[in-house]
Amino acid sequence: MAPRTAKQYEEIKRKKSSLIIDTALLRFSEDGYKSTSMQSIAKEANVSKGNLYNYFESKEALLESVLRYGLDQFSAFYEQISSGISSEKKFEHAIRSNFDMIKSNKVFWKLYFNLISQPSAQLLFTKIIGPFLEEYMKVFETYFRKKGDKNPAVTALLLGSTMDGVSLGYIMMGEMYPLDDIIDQLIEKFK
Amino acid sequence: MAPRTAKQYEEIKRKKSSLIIDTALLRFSEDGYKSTSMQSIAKEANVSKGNLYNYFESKEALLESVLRYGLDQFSAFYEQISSGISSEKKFEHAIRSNFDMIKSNKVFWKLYFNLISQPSAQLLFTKIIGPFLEEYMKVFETYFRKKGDKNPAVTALLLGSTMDGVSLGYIMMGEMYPLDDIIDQLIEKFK
Amino acid sequence: MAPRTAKQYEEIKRKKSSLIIDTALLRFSEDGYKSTSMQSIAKEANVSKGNLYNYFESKEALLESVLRYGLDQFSAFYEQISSGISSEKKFEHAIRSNFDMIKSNKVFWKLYFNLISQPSAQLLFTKIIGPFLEEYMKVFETYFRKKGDKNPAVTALLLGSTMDGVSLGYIMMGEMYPLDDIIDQLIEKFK
Amino acid sequence: MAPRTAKQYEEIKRKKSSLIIDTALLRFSEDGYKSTSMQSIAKEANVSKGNLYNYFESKEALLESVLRYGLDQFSAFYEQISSGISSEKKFEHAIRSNFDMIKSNKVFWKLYFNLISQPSAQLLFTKIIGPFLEEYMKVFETYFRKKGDKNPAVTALLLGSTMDGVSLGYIMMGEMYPLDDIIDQLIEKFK
DNA sequence: AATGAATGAGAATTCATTCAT
DNA sequence: CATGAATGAATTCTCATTCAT
Repeated sequence: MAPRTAKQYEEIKRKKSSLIIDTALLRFSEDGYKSTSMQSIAKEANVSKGNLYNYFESKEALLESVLRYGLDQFSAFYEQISSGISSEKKFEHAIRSNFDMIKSNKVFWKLYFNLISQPSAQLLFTKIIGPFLEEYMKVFETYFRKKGDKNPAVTALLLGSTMDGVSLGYIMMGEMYPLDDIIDQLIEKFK
Repeated sequence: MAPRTAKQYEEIKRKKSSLIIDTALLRFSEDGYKSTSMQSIAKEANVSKGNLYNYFESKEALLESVLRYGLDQFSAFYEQISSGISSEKKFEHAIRSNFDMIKSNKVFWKLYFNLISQPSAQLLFTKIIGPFLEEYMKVFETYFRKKGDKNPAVTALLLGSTMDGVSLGYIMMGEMYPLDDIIDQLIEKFK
Repeated sequence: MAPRTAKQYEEIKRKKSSLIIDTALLRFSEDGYKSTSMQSIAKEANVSKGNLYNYFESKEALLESVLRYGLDQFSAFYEQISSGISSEKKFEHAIRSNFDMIKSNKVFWKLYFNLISQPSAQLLFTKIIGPFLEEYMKVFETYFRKKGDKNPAVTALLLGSTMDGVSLGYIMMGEMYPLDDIIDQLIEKFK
Repeated sequence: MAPRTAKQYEEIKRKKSSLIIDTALLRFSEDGYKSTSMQSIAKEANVSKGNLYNYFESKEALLESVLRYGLDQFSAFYEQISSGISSEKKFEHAIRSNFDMIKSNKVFWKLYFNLISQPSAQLLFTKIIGPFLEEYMKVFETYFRKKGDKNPAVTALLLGSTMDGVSLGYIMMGEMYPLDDIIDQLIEKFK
């Protein structure tokens, strides 16, 4: 019989790869990277342990893929504001969009906070997500400078930290955290 | 030689216990809870592996002790403000004291952020530290209410989250993080 | 297009089979039989893993083919002397030819020494190469007997062992081994 | 209860360590290094897999210990002749001693030939045994030079190779190999 | 004949914990 | 209370081989 076409194989790879990444994201996020075994991911994704390694050559490589995948979201969001924030309205929108993004992908951001202080993953982390955050902060710095802030870099960093803290609270406490009210006040304080 | 008195034994035990806790805190904090082996703690604390288990019946119990020990600090700090914050000056002082505490015990707070999203440790975590934080926030809520804030609970939560975010940034970035400037602005925004 | 004739197919199969054997010989020789994966052979021979198994039904069968293929060389060489060695000149020529053969196919002889003490492959080994060696030694035995040697079987065996040892040295040490000088002395001692 | 004394522990370590090395030597020798699993060594030595790693931190480290242990023998033998070979009688004795050593520890020398062409172990090999062999050859070189040999280095190398080949034959063929007769002839040819 | 995804049985190694002394 | 050897389950990863197409 004829072998599958290259396209068919690609399709298989793409789909299963996605499935594995989704599953891994979920498990890493819920159980923590270190505590998640490749076995458990395989099982949950209905893939044999061996086959997992046909897709990702190590646990670390799988994590990297998971992070890159999550980053794409972030990236899409960043596009919207990378051209600069030119008004209070735009600022407000940027902040709200940011949290929308977090709301719509809590799993990924839980992983983010899970990893942020894990030395084992820190390298990966700074390699993939770090650079993005920096650029992101620059946009806000510019906004604050235009507004006449005397120390826009610090303000941007404070804003960033605040958003980190709020996100962390929301991720950890779940629906008990009054995210929308918090966002309103946050905007009020920084706009 | 005269046999040691019961008190002396007590003393020895207390000291060794302390030493183990200190060592564990350091290792958990630097390497992560999951990645730290009992072996490595024993070695660094100059205690035999078997003896470790005379002091703490399991790795988890050791972690619990480490957290309780760290909490004592927090507790001491909380005493200062538990009676209420009655002026802007007091508020500023409270905030600064809080960060002083963090500065003076970065190791513990690194562990705090390391654990906060580790499900394996989350139960422990909420059991020991959670209740404290809640009371802590209440004090700020009262302060904001007195100041006429329309939504003091939310403001207190935002403040708490901001402090979390700032602490996280400081812990992660180390001396690159302009903590003092950040604190100044934070106080300005919330006082 | 006209369908290929049976002969053409035959030809293709033969060529690919040859290619696989060459590749396997190289890999087995360089990396060791146990340490060489079927995967790596497939990749280097530009053959799919599955297809490999259309040509050779197992790794062991592939090794067997590799050995048989190498033996053909040996066999051709043996032809030259199988009719007997009738003079010192012929003896010298036989020895030199033997080492020429080894020089011209170091890869195979490296594999030979790699396998000679691997139990996993020993059966195969003795099955395929053993019988040849025996006959080979007989020719020398006859030569030594004719020369009046009192213990020609032992001398032949000593010669064989010496040639093994020299080959081993040459294979292992590469160009640092003064093979030609060694051969001269060897001939001197045995002729 | 009082803990075991340091001496007791040392004794345990020494004995078990020896047992493991002996077992590993046997298994490596019979089955080949690559094909021997740590599991199988543990089982045969009546040691748990985990405990194996209390004694040797990796399979490679275990191999290294096995080799060093075997080298001690070689070393003891080398002592005898390191001061130089001053007569044909001494030469003969040196050769015979060498083969006595091999006879009395066939298992080790089987491993030697097993490893000699395994790339995975080659580094280890050259690190531990290589330097010894070189010195060993020097002694013979000196002997041949004194005897007026025009190319003593080559002769020594040929002798070494011959001894390698003879040893290999003996190790591989076992009692079918007429070792004693071979040695007699070997001495005759080189003395 | 050809493809490469899938399987599953190990392999080496780690580690919390227990045990004998 | 102290010691460190011993255990065994779990973990990551490899690889010959099979399968569906």
